[in-house]
Amino acid sequence: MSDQLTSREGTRERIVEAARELFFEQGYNATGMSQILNRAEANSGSLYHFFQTKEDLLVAVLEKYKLMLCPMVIEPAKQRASDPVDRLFAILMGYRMLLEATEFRLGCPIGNLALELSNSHPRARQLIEENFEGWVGEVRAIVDEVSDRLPEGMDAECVATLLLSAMEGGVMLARTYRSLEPFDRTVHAVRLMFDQLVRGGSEWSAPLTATSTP
Amino acid sequence: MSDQLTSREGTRERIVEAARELFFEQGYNATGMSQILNRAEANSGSLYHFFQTKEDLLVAVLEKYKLMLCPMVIEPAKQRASDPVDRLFAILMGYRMLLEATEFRLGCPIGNLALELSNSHPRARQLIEENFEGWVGEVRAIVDEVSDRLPEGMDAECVATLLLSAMEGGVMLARTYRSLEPFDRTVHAVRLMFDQLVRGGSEWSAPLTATSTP
DNA sequence: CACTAAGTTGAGTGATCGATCAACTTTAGC
DNA sequence: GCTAAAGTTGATCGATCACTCAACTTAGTG
Repeated sequence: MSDQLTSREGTRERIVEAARELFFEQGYNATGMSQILNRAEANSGSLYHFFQTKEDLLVAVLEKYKLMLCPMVIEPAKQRASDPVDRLFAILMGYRMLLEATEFRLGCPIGNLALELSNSHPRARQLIEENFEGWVGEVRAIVDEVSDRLPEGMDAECVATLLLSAMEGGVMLARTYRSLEPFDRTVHAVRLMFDQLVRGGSEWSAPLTATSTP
Repeated sequence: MSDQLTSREGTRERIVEAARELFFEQGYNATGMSQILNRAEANSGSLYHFFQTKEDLLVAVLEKYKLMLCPMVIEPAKQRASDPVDRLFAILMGYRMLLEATEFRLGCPIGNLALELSNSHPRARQLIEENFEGWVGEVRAIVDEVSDRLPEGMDAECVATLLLSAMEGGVMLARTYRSLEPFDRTVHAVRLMFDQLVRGGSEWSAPLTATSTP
């Protein structure tokens, strides 16, 4: 049988993917190696042939996330909207859709690992930072398209950072409350402030401010 | 020796406090019972006399956090500022001070546990929700004092939720980057938007917007 | 003081943790 | 087709996990 994807690096990828899913669902410390092996349908010897320690596997997972940012987060959102500001909120809506589809179990995998591991795993912390940096970079590039409309004292980096913070906080609250309400309130508040901020932008408008432009 | 605080419920409190500190520093799953016993200077039998399981101990920690909100977070911030809007940002500055004092190791203990345990520990999730609810309630009460200045479509609940989300996200980024910059950028963006929003408030102003009012 | 309940001691439980290893099979290059 | 490297197998390792328990000490009550 020509299972060239199953063997020959196929095992390694199955292990990384299984670990990624389980770290996402349960966290790093709560996930055992045996659990990963079960889901990957591999044996411990295979795993430790590719990864010397559990932390090395975590590093591989975080490297994979860096590659997943654009195809899984940024590009789909860009497909769903054309206006720059709409694209920013389309990115946030991506996380909302995932929360809804998983009954508030899955939000942002990087955020989970950030709080769990930043103190104890320096290599992971560095890679988490790089993941955040990638996210902010992509978002800032979109904000840059309308940066001429930003008020004094506010630059694209600042706006992108706020969007990331608000997203991570909103996801945290949604998962805790098992409800989209706190997430929606957060996004709504940001959007309304955006309205005031980038006044005179395109004709997008926040849901509850019907007629704010003259 | 009259160690009436050491024995007679003193042991229980020492155990809860040790667990609280360690869960804060390392997370729930990464903290072992033996570690808690060492820091509390207690034996396992004493611990399991008061708490049947590790999760029961976690519940006690979360109950304690509910009692700590006002004396440790809200009241000190109110002491440091008198204007309602200033008080809101004084609360955020409290987290900033903790981040700075601990070299970005400690941020919000509830946020840590929220992401780690919301999926797997229903009782903890409920108590974490109650902790967030307490925070939002206190902050909303402050926002209510200036709610007449909020624009259409924005209520105090919405503003309080945004402040919580932004704080949690900002703390997450500061701990990951080991820097106050992302936290400060987040708070700065919120404050600038606040400026636009609650225009005509008191004379507080965001650092980088020197002359925006006519 | 006697009695009981509350609290404490710390060795010990089985289970599971991350990790190891020698034996074995498959693949790639010549 | 032979050889060496790469990959796989699964039993097994010691350490640590959350947790138990019988014996013991202390505190509260009549």
